[in-house]
Amino acid sequence: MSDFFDLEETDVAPAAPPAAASFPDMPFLTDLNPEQRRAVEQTEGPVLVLSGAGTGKTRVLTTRIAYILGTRRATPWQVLAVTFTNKASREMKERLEKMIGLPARNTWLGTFHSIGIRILSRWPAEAGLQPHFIVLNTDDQERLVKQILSDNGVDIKKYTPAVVLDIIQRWKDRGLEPAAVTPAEDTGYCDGRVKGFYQLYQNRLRELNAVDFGDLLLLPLNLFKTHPDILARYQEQFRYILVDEYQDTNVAQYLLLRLLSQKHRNICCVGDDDQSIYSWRGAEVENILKFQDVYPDALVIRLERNYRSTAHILGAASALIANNAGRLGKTLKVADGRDGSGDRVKVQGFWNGKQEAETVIARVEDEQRHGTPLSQMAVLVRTSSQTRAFEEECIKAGIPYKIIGGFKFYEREEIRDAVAYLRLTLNTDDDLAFSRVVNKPRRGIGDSAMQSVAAAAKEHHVSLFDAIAWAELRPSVRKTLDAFAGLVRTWRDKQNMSEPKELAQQILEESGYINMWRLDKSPDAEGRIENIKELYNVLSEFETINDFIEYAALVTDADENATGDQLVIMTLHASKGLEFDTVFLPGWEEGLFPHQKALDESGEQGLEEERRLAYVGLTRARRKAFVSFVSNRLVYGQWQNALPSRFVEELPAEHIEDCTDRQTGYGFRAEDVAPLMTGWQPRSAFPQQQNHTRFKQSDDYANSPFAAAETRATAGRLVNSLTPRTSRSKSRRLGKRVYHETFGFGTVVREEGDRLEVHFDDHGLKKVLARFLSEA
DNA sequence: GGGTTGCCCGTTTTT
DNA sequence: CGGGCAACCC
Repeated sequence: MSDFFDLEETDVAPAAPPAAASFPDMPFLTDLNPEQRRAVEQTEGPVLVLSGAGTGKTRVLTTRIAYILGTRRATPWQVLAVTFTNKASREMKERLEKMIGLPARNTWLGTFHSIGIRILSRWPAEAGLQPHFIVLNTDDQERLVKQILSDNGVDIKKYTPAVVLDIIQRWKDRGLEPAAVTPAEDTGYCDGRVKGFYQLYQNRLRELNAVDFGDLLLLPLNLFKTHPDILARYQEQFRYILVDEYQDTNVAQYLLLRLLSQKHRNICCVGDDDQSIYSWRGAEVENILKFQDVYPDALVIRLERNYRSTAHILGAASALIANNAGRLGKTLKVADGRDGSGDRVKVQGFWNGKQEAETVIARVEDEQRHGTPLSQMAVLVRTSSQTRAFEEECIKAGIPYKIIGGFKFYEREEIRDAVAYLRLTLNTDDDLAFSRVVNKPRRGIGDSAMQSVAAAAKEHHVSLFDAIAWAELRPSVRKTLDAFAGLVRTWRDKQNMSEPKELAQQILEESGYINMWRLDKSPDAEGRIENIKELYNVLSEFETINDFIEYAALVTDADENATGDQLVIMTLHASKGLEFDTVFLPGWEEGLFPHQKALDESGEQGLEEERRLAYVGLTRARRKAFVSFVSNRLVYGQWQNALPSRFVEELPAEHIEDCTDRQTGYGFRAEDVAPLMTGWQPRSAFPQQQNHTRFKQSDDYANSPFAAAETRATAGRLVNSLTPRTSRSKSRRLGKRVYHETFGFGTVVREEGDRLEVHFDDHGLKKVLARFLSEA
């Protein structure tokens, strides 16, 4: 499952692999097109492969590794291949093993972060860590920052831990230690105190012997800076370096790669500037754009033959992305020998999100009837909150589905708790884990008890766990804590004797944790127990708990594979690198996609990144793509009306088919609008773009989704001006006839906020909440 | 110490 | 609409 996590001793080069079939007998080379082949065979020197969507970049990367190994240019141990997701590296490893017919065991193939762990685990002391440091998850990080802010008298309502943490992360992404942050860069938030908090945060991490995601890159960088000898051995070791998704590397990753590749200079980066969608996480498209500046002798290869999508899908996607400025410029072509242009991209507007979801799922069923497996279809959304509507429709229709992203398995409360128990068992000095579980289930350990334990810990310079012995405690609390500590010790002593799964079961039983949920009568308790059982299953695939903990710190749901025939529902971000026969792209509305926040915070650049996201979405589709938007969407429990995304308009007419049902589907229905329409003159709701001939002034226009949009937009404004925005408005409900589930019909006689006083016909005067009433 | 209530908040994307 | 949190009560 994660064999690149078994951190083997790396000092000794393993023996060379048994002779593979020697080139040119390697059959896989002949499957490549000339550009791909060039990218594989140019093993020496820096190579930049600009690889459009669906042009076979994974194939190039894996073949290149196989070629390097097969021609005995290097042993597996001397090849470093980095990817962004565990899934990508797993896939690459599998494909590689298929090609070379050998386990790719000794290659350094993994995510940047797993490579970081591997290096730090090898040199903990030199990197300023102790062995068996822990990797914090987002939750832990936020907790720490919050504590630091509170300790320093910051109003965390005004300056949120999440934002502070985000600023710190961005600095880390750029390879900046606290000392390297200039005051000028620390003006944006919290009166220039964030740099100080960053330092405190780092101190705290070291105290806890913990690292965060950013440290997995930052600490190796520092290690190499302070220990040139260590750097030198890695530089020597890595004869060939390959990088996937290069457009998404941040500065720290760039610096690492540059350092590591200095000796042999055989670095091959594969990426697509049009698919750069992680700038908010510190990714620098600049890295790809300036590759040739850093390596003037670089060979640049463009892969433009698309083997994935139909001509219409490619045409639509290409036209869309052409609206972005500052691209390196690639033109995707349908690869030779592929027939027909396929279906046009279907575009459809709906009245609301429910209709949209219903129709999408109906289309899913239809496709399924025509032989497309569910697993070959995907619903790709902009924000995870959009998944719910589709989930509900799937349940109604009885369609098996899998939601990726959103609530992550390892971020669920019960999983984090369970993992904390395991962490504590493994390492009783893990204060974070200790605090998390010491009173879960409730053992009567409250704030005051924890305070005295913390004080004792500080005084005696020991962990919270060890401080129990020193702390001054009330007898009952002392008894409880001693018993708890005793339990943890028994688990700790067993850790090497039992299987991870068995030990976990024992821990969660004996601690009373599972029982806590068994006794919990809330509706989701059962699901939580199921999740814990699922955790047992995952555990059974690991040899040691430690392996699992390291794995759990880095995985995300996006790494999971869909099992069986399930419809996949996920965010556009999570879909990068995947492909499906049929792709549904709902929610193409201004404000949602492009997302308002992206526009507000990053302006034109934000818009372009959103557009790249749209491009990524479209290019996931092999045969069919279905774009939709609605005029009314429920956001934060409130109905808001919306305009079609500008991206809809950027899809050229010749590649789309408008499926909007204007009788019932999109915009305001005629009978709703008619009374409001007096004197209304159509005006374009969209700035016309020069290079778009579509729908403009032609007869098509009246039937286009945009004509409907204009109607709706204008009518929407009118309606809004006439209808109170929320049900909060006074006077409107007084005297209204209402219906209540329990009390039947009645009349509103008084209102205070959401609480209404209603005189019910059969039950007299009652106070009820507005939401339990409907208009009679 | 623990449970409940009520308020206020925000709400993109994730290794 | 839901989560998080502070204030309040048992």
